[in-house]
Amino acid sequence: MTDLNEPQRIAVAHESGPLLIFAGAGSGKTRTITYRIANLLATHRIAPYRILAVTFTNKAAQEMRHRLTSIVGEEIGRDLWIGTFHGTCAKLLRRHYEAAGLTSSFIIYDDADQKAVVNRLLRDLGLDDKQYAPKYVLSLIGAAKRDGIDPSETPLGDGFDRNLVKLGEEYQAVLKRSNAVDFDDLLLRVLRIVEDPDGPAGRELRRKFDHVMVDEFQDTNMVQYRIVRALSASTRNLCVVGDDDQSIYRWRGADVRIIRGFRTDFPETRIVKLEQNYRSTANIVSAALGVIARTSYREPKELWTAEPAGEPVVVRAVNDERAEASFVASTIQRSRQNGADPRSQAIFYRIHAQSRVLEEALRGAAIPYQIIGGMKFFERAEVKDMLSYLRLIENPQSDTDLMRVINVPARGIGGKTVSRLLDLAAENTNSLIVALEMALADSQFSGSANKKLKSFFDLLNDLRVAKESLTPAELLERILEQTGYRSLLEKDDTAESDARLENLAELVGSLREYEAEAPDTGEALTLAGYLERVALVAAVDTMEDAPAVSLMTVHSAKGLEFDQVWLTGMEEETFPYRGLDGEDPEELDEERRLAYVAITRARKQLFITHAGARFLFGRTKYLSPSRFLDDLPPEAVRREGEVTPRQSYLGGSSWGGASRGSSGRASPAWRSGYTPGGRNPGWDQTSQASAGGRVAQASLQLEPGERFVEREEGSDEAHVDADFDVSDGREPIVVRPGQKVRHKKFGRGIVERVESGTTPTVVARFPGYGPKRIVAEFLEFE
DNA sequence: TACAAGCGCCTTTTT
DNA sequence: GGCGCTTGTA
Repeated sequence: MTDLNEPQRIAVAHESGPLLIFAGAGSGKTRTITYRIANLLATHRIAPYRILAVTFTNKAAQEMRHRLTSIVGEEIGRDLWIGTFHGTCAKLLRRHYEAAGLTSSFIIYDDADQKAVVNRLLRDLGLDDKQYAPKYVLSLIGAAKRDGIDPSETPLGDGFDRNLVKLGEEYQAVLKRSNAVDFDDLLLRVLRIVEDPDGPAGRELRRKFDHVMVDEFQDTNMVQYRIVRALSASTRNLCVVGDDDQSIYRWRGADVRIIRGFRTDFPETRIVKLEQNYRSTANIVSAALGVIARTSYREPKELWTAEPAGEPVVVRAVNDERAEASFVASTIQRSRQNGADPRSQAIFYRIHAQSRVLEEALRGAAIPYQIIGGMKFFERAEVKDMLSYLRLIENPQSDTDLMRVINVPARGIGGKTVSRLLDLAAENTNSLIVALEMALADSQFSGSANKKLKSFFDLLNDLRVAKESLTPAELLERILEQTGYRSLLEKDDTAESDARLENLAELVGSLREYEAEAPDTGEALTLAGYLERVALVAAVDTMEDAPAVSLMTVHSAKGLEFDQVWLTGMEEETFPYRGLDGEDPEELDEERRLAYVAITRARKQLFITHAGARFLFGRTKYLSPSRFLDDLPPEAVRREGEVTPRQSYLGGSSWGGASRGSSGRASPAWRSGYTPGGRNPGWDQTSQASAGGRVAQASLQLEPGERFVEREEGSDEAHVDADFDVSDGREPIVVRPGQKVRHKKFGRGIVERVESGTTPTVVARFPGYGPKRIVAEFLEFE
């Protein structure tokens, strides 16, 4: 511990009472917490199972446990309580399910499950899903729960809309019947238990831990805070670590005022500030400080570094997202040739939708990469089907899961039958499985429907019996066989079914992995344990230690660090992202903090790119550089490239605006602080055009529905090279041999021949299918 | 009842 | 661009 600086040493040694650590980016926070726990164990002889450390992701938890294990040994490391808020609460709830009105086999509903519940309620209650959009309903329910309010007890929506109140109540009722909890319930249930002065479970929990520690405390919400406060009420040994500058989850209910107000709740708290950054070069630190300095309120603190200036931060202007991607790919390529480790390279973007073009460029340059988050493995249909079977076997009352698989694979139970079953369940407020059992008992359905339902019911029972004697992975294999799911895919010998089979194999693999790993954390090997783990994985948890560049959103990057970082899409509207009500100054502050987080991830080199135009969500938008770029200190930065004028003629911010060619679109209000006239000539044009909202030049004006042919890479002359112009008068498409295309069924292919005629047709070759003649409009051109 | 195609919708960040 | 739902047809 001799390598610690003074504030770090104080934080480690502080052994009782509340402690608030403001830990700046790169200030050795993880090391400090780890040593602190090791110190509690070794010097103060605290029992490991009486220490709770809450981390932000499972990955962080894993790393912390790993580090501690290497210091204090495996046996002690295993007994420590280290996990995320949700993971920890799930674990506590597994022990005290009765106090929460659940059975031991309760399951966790994710967003998709929640949505399914609301949709079913809208159907049952005969409500309009436009007026009561599931997303909106769920956001109200979630907001209430994060305020500690259970919608089944306290009416939702300020007592105005009866239907909303009803939806809130019924939603909770369905979850209860399903023996399920959603993410917010997980926390709320534990809060109720731990704040209950009389219940035995609450009394037990309040005595359970000698020390409670919370990392990333700036991103906790009120319920989470109340939980840890209650858990540490008797000892007041609550140590919280965070950085208000890195608070980026306000939209999820996190409240930065909690960390700022901590000393009010705990007046005797000791405050430690870790302000020396050990991670980044001086140039990167000063770039970060430049951006964060303009936030409206910050806890006073001074991040500094003793590191040398290092390379300047490169700010690169490019024409569009393709040029951006090829810049990123080529600079990565170059550093790879200079021996850079791809593990320590990362590309960040504000939203997932930006990743596709980057991926393509990397693939084209043969650079190995991994994507963190985005379309997740566990969201694929076949994987969800199997998880539904597993969950249904664990917890037959889960209606959402029963609905999902009752006719998967197709077993002749159609919409009419299901609808009738739903009605039967609703009449007696039963879960579907109970309704089904009752209906079978007194033959409510006609001969054939009855038979099919019976065989489905029997199938589930068989599988439940099988569960007792099989490991989770074996059980999944059994499901794949017995439901006929696998043989169906095998029969359908297409590229798509092959991919699905592969995914299922991977799912079996993931179960096996669980079986192998569960003992490490002292976990009992159960199906419920696996399902819980699946429900609570975060995007970054899937990050592998492979020799590959990582691509992720800035949110996912929190807590990570890389030698080289490419921060893409630094334009107005992209970053800061133009939200639905983009005028909220608090939201702009949060975007600023998000940019700060992004910049401070870089150790040695930071490349920032911004494009003059970006094709996103099916539209080209013309964009000016992000205001955050104006806040970078010039001496730390090297500006490169420019946006060529052609790209900036259209001007104007254009969520659909530019294609109308109108000048009437006002700049968003929060843009008014932006001053045109930057240092780079390329910017001037863009920002002036944008600020003035000039009328688009006539020759480039587009009618609605029209768009230009996508350029071939590095060429403006696709028109000239074209062998054939497939055009329906509204959307010109250019096709020529060698062009890559995609078909819904055949997948990716290459055009061999183009045929003219009344309907434009091409002959394309698809791997695995051979050549096919296809009407052009059924193809996607890449 | 099952499947395929078409249409209309939305489009941040995630435990 | 992509998805989920609805519609139309075998």
